[in-house]
Amino acid sequence: MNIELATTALKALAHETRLRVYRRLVQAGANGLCVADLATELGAEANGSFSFHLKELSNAGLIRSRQEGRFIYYSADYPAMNELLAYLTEHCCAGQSCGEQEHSCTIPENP
Amino acid sequence: MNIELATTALKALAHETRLRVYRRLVQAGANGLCVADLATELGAEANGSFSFHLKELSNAGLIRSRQEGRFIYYSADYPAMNELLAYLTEHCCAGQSCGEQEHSCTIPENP
DNA sequence: TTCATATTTATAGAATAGTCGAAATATCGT
DNA sequence: ACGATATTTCGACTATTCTATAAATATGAA
Repeated sequence: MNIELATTALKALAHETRLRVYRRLVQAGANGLCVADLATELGAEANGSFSFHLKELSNAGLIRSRQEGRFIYYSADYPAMNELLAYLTEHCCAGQSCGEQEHSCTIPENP
Repeated sequence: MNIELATTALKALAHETRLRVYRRLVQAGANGLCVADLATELGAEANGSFSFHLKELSNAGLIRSRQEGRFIYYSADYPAMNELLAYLTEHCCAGQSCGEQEHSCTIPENP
């Protein structure tokens, strides 16, 4: 992680729709959700704008996609967020260790 | 912390200059740094653009300023970043506790 | 008070991001 | 192959953010 990757990831998360999408995908676990379900759950429409936001998150490496039949499933890339948090925390702690205070994200069990 | 505050903070951090500024202020501790020193250390100029970025971080509640003589000192608002990290971690961990894995930011001793 | 330093504010222009609607691609079911 | 569904891509447009420059404000020093 470097400052360029960090700003890219932060930019991707710095939009309400995308932050909601990301959060929902994190909660969804490794399977993720297909676009239509994702949009429905967030009260959004699966249109070009929604697709644009998915691409932003995807380009930032925060989410991944896989085709499954007619549907495209998106899922959170947990390590990416962990790296971002680590980067922010590192600087947040002024180069000192936070002691026990690490963070990391667990992948929820498949529902 | 809610999604609106979170996106505001993320937007503020989602720019290389501002992320550098923020990081440097975190490292500087409670005293902070005055604008000219901050700019010099980052290889930037203390001009209107730099001031704009300081205002963005300030509006997002991530940094504070105080006047001291002719100089204006900026310093990191540690609790604000802790709240943001807590918010991200919470969602990152899909509503489950991270166990021991908390994070928080310590204010470095005054240099 | 007048001048110099430190920083912000204002205004306009340039660059980037976001939205909208239509057309394109991919896959499935018939 | 054809039609329906799911999603992306494209092009034009709008909105937001960033930069540059100059003028304004604040403080301290002479």
